[in-house]
Amino acid sequence: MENLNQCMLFSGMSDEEIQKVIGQKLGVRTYKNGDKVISQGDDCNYLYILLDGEVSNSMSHVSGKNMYIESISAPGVIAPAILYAEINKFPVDVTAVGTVRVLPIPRVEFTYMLQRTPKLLLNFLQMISNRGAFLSAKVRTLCFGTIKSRIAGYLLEVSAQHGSLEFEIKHTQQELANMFGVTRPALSKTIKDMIDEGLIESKQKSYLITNKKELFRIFRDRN
Amino acid sequence: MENLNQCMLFSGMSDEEIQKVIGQKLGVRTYKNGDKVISQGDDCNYLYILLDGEVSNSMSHVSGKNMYIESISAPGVIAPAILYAEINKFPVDVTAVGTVRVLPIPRVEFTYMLQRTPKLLLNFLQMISNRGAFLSAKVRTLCFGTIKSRIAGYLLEVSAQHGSLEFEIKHTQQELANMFGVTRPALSKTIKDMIDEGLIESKQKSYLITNKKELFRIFRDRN
DNA sequence: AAAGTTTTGTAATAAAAGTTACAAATTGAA
DNA sequence: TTCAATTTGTAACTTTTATTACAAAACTTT
Repeated sequence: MENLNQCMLFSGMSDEEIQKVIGQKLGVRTYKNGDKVISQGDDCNYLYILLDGEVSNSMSHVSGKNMYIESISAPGVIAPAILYAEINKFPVDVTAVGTVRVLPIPRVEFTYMLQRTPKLLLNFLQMISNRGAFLSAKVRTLCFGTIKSRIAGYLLEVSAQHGSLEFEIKHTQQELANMFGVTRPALSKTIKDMIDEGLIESKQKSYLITNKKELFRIFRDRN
Repeated sequence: MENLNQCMLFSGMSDEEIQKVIGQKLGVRTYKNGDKVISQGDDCNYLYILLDGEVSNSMSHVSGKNMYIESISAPGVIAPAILYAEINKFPVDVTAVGTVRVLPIPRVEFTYMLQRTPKLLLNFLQMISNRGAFLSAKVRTLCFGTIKSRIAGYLLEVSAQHGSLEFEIKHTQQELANMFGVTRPALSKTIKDMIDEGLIESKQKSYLITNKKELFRIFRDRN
Protein backbone atom coordinates (compact mmCIF):
# COMPACT_ATOMS: atom_id res chain seq x y z
CA MET A 1 0.00 0.00 0.00
CA GLU A 2 1.14 3.48 -0.86
CA ASN A 3 1.51 6.21 1.74
CA LEU A 4 -2.02 7.37 1.04
CA ASN A 5 -2.56 8.54 4.60
CA GLN A 6 -0.19 11.39 3.78
CA CYS A 7 -2.68 12.81 1.35
CA MET A 8 -5.27 15.28 2.47
CA LEU A 9 -8.23 13.21 1.35
CA PHE A 10 -7.28 10.40 3.70
CA SER A 11 -5.70 12.33 6.54
CA GLY A 12 -6.72 11.09 9.96
CA MET A 13 -8.03 7.83 8.56
CA SER A 14 -6.80 4.34 9.41
CA ASP A 15 -5.30 2.09 6.78
CA GLU A 16 -8.36 -0.15 6.93
CA GLU A 17 -10.66 2.79 6.29
CA ILE A 18 -8.53 3.92 3.37
CA GLN A 19 -8.50 0.38 2.05
CA LYS A 20 -12.27 0.36 2.05
CA VAL A 21 -12.42 3.54 -0.01
CA ILE A 22 -9.92 2.62 -2.68
CA GLY A 23 -11.00 -1.02 -2.91
CA GLN A 24 -8.87 -3.57 -4.73
CA LYS A 25 -7.11 -1.01 -6.91
CA LEU A 26 -8.17 -2.97 -9.94
CA GLY A 27 -8.11 -0.25 -12.54
CA VAL A 28 -4.76 1.39 -11.84
CA ARG A 29 -3.44 3.14 -14.96
CA THR A 30 0.18 3.91 -15.67
CA TYR A 31 1.47 6.83 -17.72
CA LYS A 32 4.95 7.89 -18.72
CA ASN A 33 6.52 11.31 -18.90
CA GLY A 34 4.62 13.67 -21.15
CA ASP A 35 1.54 11.45 -21.54
CA LYS A 36 -1.83 13.16 -21.36
CA VAL A 37 -3.50 11.69 -18.30
CA ILE A 38 -6.66 13.69 -18.93
CA SER A 39 -7.55 16.06 -21.76
CA GLN A 40 -9.42 19.32 -21.54
CA GLY A 41 -13.09 18.57 -22.22
CA ASP A 42 -13.01 14.93 -21.08
CA ASP A 43 -15.95 13.74 -19.02
CA CYS A 44 -15.27 13.18 -15.35
CA ASN A 45 -17.07 10.19 -13.87
CA TYR A 46 -14.29 9.02 -11.62
CA LEU A 47 -12.31 10.43 -8.78
CA TYR A 48 -8.71 10.14 -9.90
CA ILE A 49 -6.29 9.29 -7.12
CA LEU A 50 -2.67 10.00 -7.97
CA LEU A 51 -0.77 7.08 -6.43
CA ASP A 52 2.67 7.79 -7.83
CA GLY A 53 4.54 10.56 -9.57
CA GLU A 54 3.57 14.11 -10.48
CA VAL A 55 1.13 15.70 -12.89
CA SER A 56 0.94 19.21 -14.28
CA ASN A 57 -2.41 20.91 -14.92
CA SER A 58 -2.66 23.56 -17.57
CA MET A 59 -5.25 25.22 -19.77
CA SER A 60 -4.52 25.38 -23.43
CA HIS A 61 -6.07 27.39 -26.19
CA VAL A 62 -6.48 26.97 -29.94
CA SER A 63 -4.11 29.89 -30.44
CA GLY A 64 -1.37 27.76 -28.90
CA LYS A 65 -1.28 29.86 -25.75
CA ASN A 66 -0.89 27.93 -22.57
CA MET A 67 -1.64 28.73 -18.97
CA TYR A 68 -0.06 26.65 -16.26
CA ILE A 69 -2.42 26.19 -13.34
CA GLU A 70 -0.75 23.91 -10.81
CA SER A 71 1.24 20.75 -10.21
CA ILE A 72 0.05 17.87 -8.05
CA SER A 73 2.36 15.30 -6.48
CA ALA A 74 1.50 11.84 -5.22
CA PRO A 75 -0.21 10.97 -3.04
CA GLY A 76 -3.01 13.27 -4.07
CA VAL A 77 -6.24 13.75 -5.96
CA ILE A 78 -6.54 15.09 -9.50
CA ALA A 79 -9.19 17.79 -9.92
CA PRO A 80 -11.57 16.63 -7.14
CA ALA A 81 -13.89 19.55 -7.77
CA ILE A 82 -15.04 18.32 -11.18
CA LEU A 83 -16.61 15.04 -10.07
CA TYR A 84 -19.79 16.56 -8.66
CA ALA A 85 -20.14 19.62 -10.86
CA GLU A 86 -23.14 19.86 -13.19
CA ILE A 87 -20.88 20.33 -16.17
CA ASN A 88 -18.42 17.68 -15.22
CA LYS A 89 -15.90 18.13 -17.99
CA PHE A 90 -12.26 18.74 -17.20
CA PRO A 91 -11.31 22.38 -17.69
CA VAL A 92 -7.61 21.50 -17.83
CA ASP A 93 -5.13 19.20 -19.49
CA VAL A 94 -3.42 16.88 -17.02
CA THR A 95 0.03 15.81 -18.15
CA ALA A 96 2.32 13.23 -16.56
CA VAL A 97 5.65 14.56 -15.27
CA GLY A 98 7.76 11.41 -15.10
CA THR A 99 6.11 8.05 -14.52
CA VAL A 100 2.67 8.26 -13.02
CA ARG A 101 0.16 5.82 -11.59
CA VAL A 102 -3.48 6.79 -11.25
CA LEU A 103 -6.39 4.99 -9.61
CA PRO A 104 -9.87 5.94 -10.82
CA ILE A 105 -12.74 5.42 -8.36
CA PRO A 106 -16.25 5.47 -9.90
CA ARG A 107 -18.46 8.29 -8.69
CA VAL A 108 -21.18 6.03 -7.31
CA GLU A 109 -18.75 4.10 -5.18
CA PHE A 110 -17.02 7.19 -3.92
CA THR A 111 -20.33 8.82 -3.04
CA TYR A 112 -21.27 5.72 -1.08
CA MET A 113 -18.03 5.91 0.89
CA LEU A 114 -18.43 9.65 1.47
CA GLN A 115 -21.78 9.08 3.13
CA ARG A 116 -20.43 6.34 5.35
CA THR A 117 -17.13 7.92 6.37
CA PRO A 118 -17.51 11.25 8.19
CA LYS A 119 -13.80 11.97 8.19
CA LEU A 120 -13.57 11.31 4.46
CA LEU A 121 -16.47 13.67 3.91
CA LEU A 122 -14.86 16.50 5.85
CA ASN A 123 -11.54 15.95 4.11
CA PHE A 124 -13.21 16.00 0.71
CA LEU A 125 -15.24 19.11 1.52
CA GLN A 126 -12.07 20.82 2.62
CA MET A 127 -10.23 19.78 -0.53
CA ILE A 128 -12.75 21.12 -2.98
CA SER A 129 -13.32 24.21 -0.88
CA ASN A 130 -9.59 24.90 -0.88
CA ARG A 131 -9.68 24.60 -4.61
CA GLY A 132 -12.23 27.42 -4.70
CA ALA A 133 -9.96 29.58 -2.59
CA PHE A 134 -7.04 28.76 -4.85
CA LEU A 135 -8.96 29.76 -7.95
CA SER A 136 -10.24 32.93 -6.29
CA ALA A 137 -6.65 33.92 -5.63
CA LYS A 138 -5.83 33.14 -9.24
CA VAL A 139 -8.65 35.35 -10.47
CA ARG A 140 -7.48 38.11 -8.17
CA THR A 141 -3.93 37.87 -9.48
CA LEU A 142 -5.05 37.89 -13.08
CA CYS A 143 -7.42 40.81 -12.53
CA PHE A 144 -5.26 43.16 -10.63
CA GLY A 145 -1.70 42.01 -11.04
CA THR A 146 0.92 43.41 -13.37
CA ILE A 147 3.63 41.00 -14.49
CA LYS A 148 5.93 42.49 -11.89
CA SER A 149 3.53 42.00 -9.02
CA ARG A 150 2.89 38.40 -10.03
CA ILE A 151 6.59 37.64 -10.10
CA ALA A 152 7.06 39.45 -6.81
CA GLY A 153 4.34 37.35 -5.20
CA TYR A 154 5.79 34.15 -6.59
CA LEU A 155 9.33 34.95 -5.42
CA LEU A 156 8.09 35.83 -1.93
CA GLU A 157 6.15 32.57 -1.80
CA VAL A 158 9.09 30.42 -2.90
CA SER A 159 11.37 32.30 -0.53
CA ALA A 160 8.97 31.60 2.33
CA GLN A 161 8.78 27.92 1.42
CA HIS A 162 12.57 27.66 1.51
CA GLY A 163 12.81 29.77 4.64
CA SER A 164 15.55 31.79 2.99
CA LEU A 165 16.00 34.87 0.84
CA GLU A 166 18.29 32.82 -1.40
CA PHE A 167 16.87 29.92 -3.38
CA GLU A 168 16.76 28.05 -6.66
CA ILE A 169 13.82 27.82 -9.05
CA LYS A 170 13.91 24.74 -11.21
CA HIS A 171 11.46 26.00 -13.83
CA THR A 172 12.58 27.49 -17.12
CA GLN A 173 11.55 31.02 -18.01
CA GLN A 174 9.05 29.61 -20.45
CA GLU A 175 7.40 27.60 -17.70
CA LEU A 176 7.34 30.57 -15.36
CA ALA A 177 5.88 32.70 -18.14
CA ASN A 178 3.08 30.15 -18.58
CA MET A 179 2.41 30.21 -14.85
CA PHE A 180 1.93 33.94 -14.90
CA GLY A 181 0.08 33.96 -18.17
CA VAL A 182 2.60 36.22 -19.92
CA THR A 183 5.09 35.88 -22.74
CA ARG A 184 8.62 34.75 -22.16
CA PRO A 185 10.32 37.96 -23.36
CA ALA A 186 8.03 40.00 -21.13
CA LEU A 187 9.04 37.87 -18.16
CA SER A 188 12.71 38.09 -19.01
CA LYS A 189 12.54 41.86 -19.33
CA THR A 190 10.69 42.21 -16.05
CA ILE A 191 13.25 40.11 -14.16
CA LYS A 192 15.96 42.30 -15.66
CA ASP A 193 14.08 45.42 -14.52
CA MET A 194 13.77 44.01 -11.02
CA ILE A 195 17.50 43.34 -10.90
CA ASP A 196 18.23 46.87 -12.17
CA GLU A 197 15.99 48.27 -9.46
CA GLY A 198 17.90 46.39 -6.78
CA LEU A 199 14.94 44.27 -5.74
CA ILE A 200 16.58 40.94 -6.44
CA GLU A 201 19.75 39.35 -7.71
CA SER A 202 19.55 36.44 -10.09
CA LYS A 203 21.89 34.33 -12.14
CA GLN A 204 20.52 31.42 -14.09
CA LYS A 205 18.11 29.60 -11.85
CA SER A 206 19.35 31.05 -8.55
CA TYR A 207 17.62 33.97 -6.92
CA LEU A 208 18.34 36.28 -3.99
CA ILE A 209 15.83 38.75 -2.63
CA THR A 210 17.69 41.95 -1.74
CA ASN A 211 14.77 44.27 -0.99
CA LYS A 212 12.00 42.21 0.52
CA LYS A 213 10.07 45.21 1.79
CA GLU A 214 9.72 46.84 -1.60
CA LEU A 215 9.12 43.49 -3.27
CA PHE A 216 6.24 42.93 -0.88
CA ARG A 217 4.87 46.39 -1.52
CA ILE A 218 4.83 45.72 -5.27
CA PHE A 219 3.04 42.43 -4.66
CA ARG A 220 0.49 43.99 -2.31
CA ASP A 221 -0.21 47.09 -4.38
CA ARG A 222 -0.11 45.17 -7.65
CA ASN A 223 2.00 47.61 -9.54
CA MET B 1 -41.54 29.66 5.11
CA GLU B 2 -39.71 31.01 2.09
CA ASN B 3 -39.56 29.11 -1.17
CA LEU B 4 -36.32 27.50 -0.10
CA ASN B 5 -36.99 24.33 -2.04
CA GLN B 6 -36.38 26.36 -5.17
CA CYS B 7 -32.76 26.77 -4.21
CA MET B 8 -30.18 24.28 -5.31
CA LEU B 9 -29.03 23.41 -1.83
CA PHE B 10 -32.48 22.15 -0.88
CA SER B 11 -33.68 20.82 -4.21
CA GLY B 12 -35.47 17.51 -3.95
CA MET B 13 -35.93 17.89 -0.19
CA SER B 14 -39.22 18.00 1.66
CA ASP B 15 -40.25 21.04 3.68
CA GLU B 16 -39.74 19.11 6.90
CA GLU B 17 -36.21 18.17 5.91
CA ILE B 18 -35.44 21.77 5.00
CA GLN B 19 -36.97 22.89 8.27
CA LYS B 20 -34.57 20.62 10.15
CA VAL B 21 -31.57 22.13 8.42
CA ILE B 22 -32.40 25.77 8.87
CA GLY B 23 -33.81 25.36 12.39
CA GLN B 24 -35.80 28.14 14.01
CA LYS B 25 -34.30 30.89 11.87
CA LEU B 26 -33.33 32.70 15.05
CA GLY B 27 -30.46 34.77 13.76
CA VAL B 28 -31.91 36.23 10.57
CA ARG B 29 -30.17 39.46 9.65
CA THR B 30 -31.62 42.22 7.51
CA TYR B 31 -29.67 44.58 5.27
CA LYS B 32 -30.73 47.46 3.10
CA ASN B 33 -29.56 48.48 -0.34
CA GLY B 34 -25.84 49.08 -0.51
CA ASP B 35 -25.05 47.58 2.92
CA LYS B 36 -21.99 45.41 3.15
CA VAL B 37 -23.30 41.97 4.06
CA ILE B 38 -19.81 40.52 4.23
CA SER B 39 -16.44 42.21 3.79
CA GLN B 40 -13.42 40.84 2.01
CA GLY B 41 -11.22 39.18 4.65
CA ASP B 42 -14.02 38.38 7.10
CA ASP B 43 -13.90 34.98 8.77
CA CYS B 44 -16.46 32.47 7.60
CA ASN B 45 -17.86 30.25 10.33
CA TYR B 46 -21.41 30.15 9.09
CA LEU B 47 -23.19 29.05 5.99
CA TYR B 48 -25.08 32.13 4.85
CA ILE B 49 -28.48 31.41 3.35
CA LEU B 50 -29.91 34.23 1.30
CA LEU B 51 -33.63 34.24 2.18
CA ASP B 52 -34.68 37.40 0.43
CA GLY B 53 -33.30 39.87 -2.08
CA GLU B 54 -30.14 39.95 -4.12
CA VAL B 55 -26.44 40.38 -3.33
CA SER B 56 -23.53 41.31 -5.55
CA ASN B 57 -20.08 39.79 -5.05
CA SER B 58 -17.02 41.70 -6.11
CA MET B 59 -13.33 41.86 -5.38
CA SER B 60 -11.88 45.22 -4.57
CA HIS B 61 -8.36 46.43 -4.47
CA VAL B 62 -6.52 49.19 -2.63
CA SER B 63 -6.01 50.97 -5.96
CA GLY B 64 -9.78 51.44 -6.09
CA LYS B 65 -10.13 48.95 -8.93
CA ASN B 66 -13.07 46.68 -8.69
CA MET B 67 -13.86 43.32 -10.23
CA TYR B 68 -17.45 42.16 -10.31
CA ILE B 69 -17.66 38.42 -9.82
CA GLU B 70 -21.33 37.45 -9.71
CA SER B 71 -24.77 38.21 -8.38
CA ILE B 72 -26.81 35.83 -6.25
CA SER B 73 -30.58 36.01 -5.89
CA ALA B 74 -32.77 34.55 -3.16
CA PRO B 75 -33.28 31.80 -2.41
CA GLY B 76 -29.61 30.90 -2.50
CA VAL B 77 -26.37 30.43 -0.63
CA ILE B 78 -23.66 33.04 -0.30
CA ALA B 79 -20.15 31.73 -0.99
CA PRO B 80 -20.71 28.11 0.11
CA ALA B 81 -17.17 27.17 -0.86
CA ILE B 82 -15.54 29.19 1.90
CA LEU B 83 -17.07 27.42 4.88
CA TYR B 84 -14.85 24.35 4.73
CA ALA B 85 -11.71 25.85 3.24
CA GLU B 86 -8.53 25.89 5.35
CA ILE B 87 -8.20 29.62 4.93
CA ASN B 88 -11.82 30.40 5.51
CA LYS B 89 -11.77 34.10 4.88
CA PHE B 90 -14.08 35.67 2.34
CA PRO B 91 -12.25 36.59 -0.87
CA VAL B 92 -15.03 38.95 -1.93
CA ASP B 93 -17.16 41.82 -0.72
CA VAL B 94 -20.84 40.92 -0.58
CA THR B 95 -23.13 43.91 -1.02
CA ALA B 96 -26.90 44.07 -0.65
CA VAL B 97 -28.84 45.02 -3.79
CA GLY B 98 -32.14 46.19 -2.39
CA THR B 99 -33.42 44.80 0.89
CA VAL B 100 -31.85 41.53 1.87
CA ARG B 101 -32.44 38.90 4.56
CA VAL B 102 -29.74 36.44 5.43
CA LEU B 103 -29.79 33.39 7.72
CA PRO B 104 -26.44 32.23 9.10
CA ILE B 105 -26.16 28.55 10.04
CA PRO B 106 -23.18 27.64 12.27
CA ARG B 107 -20.66 25.30 10.68
CA VAL B 108 -21.00 22.59 13.31
CA GLU B 109 -24.75 22.39 12.91
CA PHE B 110 -24.56 22.39 9.15
CA THR B 111 -21.93 19.65 9.17
CA TYR B 112 -24.17 17.58 11.40
CA MET B 113 -27.05 17.96 8.98
CA LEU B 114 -24.85 17.20 5.98
CA GLN B 115 -23.88 13.87 7.47
CA ARG B 116 -27.48 12.96 8.21
CA THR B 117 -29.09 14.11 4.96
CA PRO B 118 -27.73 12.38 1.84
CA LYS B 119 -29.61 14.63 -0.56
CA LEU B 120 -28.34 17.74 1.20
CA LEU B 121 -24.82 16.39 0.93
CA LEU B 122 -25.06 15.77 -2.80
CA ASN B 123 -26.63 19.18 -3.36
CA PHE B 124 -23.90 20.87 -1.38
CA LEU B 125 -21.13 18.96 -3.16
CA GLN B 126 -22.63 19.97 -6.46
CA MET B 127 -22.88 23.61 -5.41
CA ILE B 128 -19.29 24.02 -4.38
CA SER B 129 -18.10 21.94 -7.31
CA ASN B 130 -20.01 24.19 -9.68
CA ARG B 131 -18.32 27.11 -8.07
CA GLY B 132 -14.97 25.59 -9.04
CA ALA B 133 -16.13 25.24 -12.64
CA PHE B 134 -17.36 28.82 -12.61
CA LEU B 135 -14.03 30.11 -11.37
CA SER B 136 -12.13 27.96 -13.85
CA ALA B 137 -14.10 29.56 -16.64
CA LYS B 138 -13.33 32.97 -15.16
CA VAL B 139 -9.62 32.20 -15.11
CA ARG B 140 -9.83 31.03 -18.70
CA THR B 141 -11.55 34.20 -19.79
CA LEU B 142 -9.09 36.40 -17.98
CA CYS B 143 -6.10 34.48 -19.34
CA PHE B 144 -6.98 34.21 -22.95
CA GLY B 145 -9.70 36.71 -23.66
CA THR B 146 -9.40 40.12 -25.24
CA ILE B 147 -12.03 42.68 -24.26
CA LYS B 148 -13.86 41.96 -27.48
CA SER B 149 -14.03 38.22 -26.91
CA ARG B 150 -15.29 38.71 -23.36
CA ILE B 151 -18.06 41.00 -24.53
CA ALA B 152 -18.88 38.60 -27.36
CA GLY B 153 -19.17 35.73 -24.90
CA TYR B 154 -21.34 37.75 -22.57
CA LEU B 155 -23.69 38.92 -25.32
CA LEU B 156 -24.08 35.37 -26.64
CA GLU B 157 -24.85 34.17 -23.13
CA VAL B 158 -27.46 36.83 -22.45
CA SER B 159 -28.97 36.28 -25.89
CA ALA B 160 -29.25 32.55 -25.17
CA GLN B 161 -30.88 33.24 -21.79
CA HIS B 162 -33.50 35.43 -23.45
CA GLY B 163 -33.92 33.03 -26.35
CA SER B 164 -33.63 35.95 -28.75
CA LEU B 165 -31.03 37.91 -30.69
CA GLU B 166 -32.62 41.09 -29.36
CA PHE B 167 -32.49 41.88 -25.68
CA GLU B 168 -31.93 44.45 -22.97
CA ILE B 169 -29.03 44.62 -20.54
CA LYS B 170 -29.88 46.47 -17.37
CA HIS B 171 -26.29 47.08 -16.27
CA THR B 172 -24.52 50.37 -16.90
CA GLN B 173 -21.33 50.40 -18.91
CA GLN B 174 -19.38 50.89 -15.71
CA GLU B 175 -20.88 47.73 -14.24
CA LEU B 176 -20.19 45.78 -17.40
CA ALA B 177 -16.63 47.08 -17.45
CA ASN B 178 -16.18 45.80 -13.88
CA MET B 179 -17.52 42.41 -14.90
CA PHE B 180 -14.97 42.10 -17.64
CA GLY B 181 -12.17 43.63 -15.62
CA VAL B 182 -11.58 46.48 -18.03
CA THR B 183 -12.01 50.24 -17.99
CA ARG B 184 -15.21 51.90 -19.01
CA PRO B 185 -13.79 53.84 -21.99
CA ALA B 186 -12.18 50.65 -23.30
CA LEU B 187 -15.55 48.92 -23.10
CA SER B 188 -17.35 51.80 -24.78
CA LYS B 189 -14.84 51.89 -27.62
CA THR B 190 -15.02 48.13 -28.13
CA ILE B 191 -18.80 48.20 -28.36
CA LYS B 192 -18.52 50.97 -30.92
CA ASP B 193 -16.00 48.89 -32.89
CA MET B 194 -18.36 45.92 -32.82
CA ILE B 195 -21.18 48.07 -34.14
CA ASP B 196 -18.94 49.47 -36.89
CA GLU B 197 -17.98 45.93 -37.88
CA GLY B 198 -21.63 44.96 -38.20
CA LEU B 199 -21.53 42.39 -35.42
CA ILE B 200 -24.21 43.99 -33.31
CA GLU B 201 -26.56 46.92 -33.14
CA SER B 202 -27.01 48.76 -29.88
CA LYS B 203 -28.79 51.81 -28.64
CA GLN B 204 -28.72 52.61 -24.95
CA LYS B 205 -29.35 49.40 -23.08
CA SER B 206 -30.87 47.48 -25.99
CA TYR B 207 -28.81 45.10 -28.05
CA LEU B 208 -29.32 43.14 -31.27
CA ILE B 209 -26.91 40.52 -32.52
CA THR B 210 -26.62 40.87 -36.29
CA ASN B 211 -23.74 38.49 -37.00
CA LYS B 212 -23.95 35.67 -34.52
CA LYS B 213 -21.55 33.42 -36.43
CA GLU B 214 -18.69 35.90 -36.40
CA LEU B 215 -19.49 36.93 -32.83
CA PHE B 216 -19.16 33.32 -31.78
CA ARG B 217 -15.91 32.94 -33.69
CA ILE B 218 -14.47 35.93 -31.83
CA PHE B 219 -15.58 34.43 -28.53
CA ARG B 220 -14.20 31.01 -29.34
CA ASP B 221 -10.89 32.17 -30.77
CA ARG B 222 -10.50 34.87 -28.14
CA ASN B 223 -9.44 37.59 -30.49
C1' DA C 1 -39.89 72.36 -18.04
C1' DA C 2 -35.50 73.43 -15.68
C1' DA C 3 -31.67 72.12 -13.16
C1' DG C 4 -28.80 68.76 -11.54
C1' DT C 5 -26.95 64.13 -11.79
C1' DT C 6 -25.57 60.07 -14.05
C1' DT C 7 -24.25 57.78 -18.05
C1' DT C 8 -22.21 57.54 -22.51
C1' DG C 9 -19.19 58.68 -26.54
C1' DT C 10 -14.90 59.91 -27.79
C1' DA C 11 -10.24 61.55 -28.23
C1' DA C 12 -5.31 62.33 -27.01
C1' DT C 13 -1.78 60.29 -24.70
C1' DA C 14 0.73 56.87 -21.93
C1' DA C 15 1.80 52.47 -20.27
C1' DA C 16 1.89 47.58 -20.45
C1' DA C 17 2.52 43.63 -22.74
C1' DG C 18 2.69 40.94 -27.06
C1' DT C 19 5.23 39.61 -31.40
C1' DT C 20 9.10 38.57 -33.84
C1' DA C 21 13.68 37.89 -34.35
C1' DC C 22 18.34 36.86 -33.44
C1' DA C 23 22.58 36.18 -31.00
C1' DA C 24 24.77 34.65 -26.73
C1' DA C 25 24.91 31.42 -23.10
C1' DT C 26 24.02 27.14 -21.22
C1' DT C 27 22.99 22.39 -21.12
C1' DG C 28 23.01 17.65 -22.71
C1' DA C 29 24.23 13.90 -25.51
C1' DA C 30 27.33 11.49 -28.65
C1' DT D 1 35.20 17.60 -25.76
C1' DT D 2 32.43 18.83 -29.38
C1' DC D 3 28.16 19.54 -31.57
C1' DA D 4 23.34 20.18 -31.33
C1' DA D 5 19.51 21.59 -28.85
C1' DT D 6 17.57 24.37 -25.44
C1' DT D 7 17.33 28.41 -22.85
C1' DT D 8 18.14 33.17 -22.08
C1' DG D 9 18.90 38.20 -23.02
C1' DT D 10 17.56 41.74 -25.64
C1' DA D 11 15.83 44.93 -29.09
C1' DA D 12 12.57 46.93 -32.53
C1' DC D 13 8.06 47.35 -33.39
C1' DT D 14 2.96 46.63 -32.82
C1' DT D 15 -1.17 46.04 -30.40
C1' DT D 16 -3.99 46.38 -26.62
C1' DT D 17 -5.63 48.62 -22.86
C1' DA D 18 -5.40 52.19 -19.29
C1' DT D 19 -5.61 57.13 -18.04
C1' DT D 20 -7.52 61.41 -18.22
C1' DA D 21 -10.56 64.57 -19.73
C1' DC D 22 -14.53 66.69 -21.53
C1' DA D 23 -18.80 67.32 -23.93
C1' DA D 24 -23.17 65.25 -25.34
C1' DA D 25 -27.02 62.54 -24.11
C1' DA D 26 -30.09 60.52 -21.02
C1' DC D 27 -32.23 60.16 -16.94
C1' DT D 28 -34.17 62.26 -12.12
C1' DT D 29 -35.94 65.34 -9.17
C1' DT D 30 -38.03 69.48 -8.17
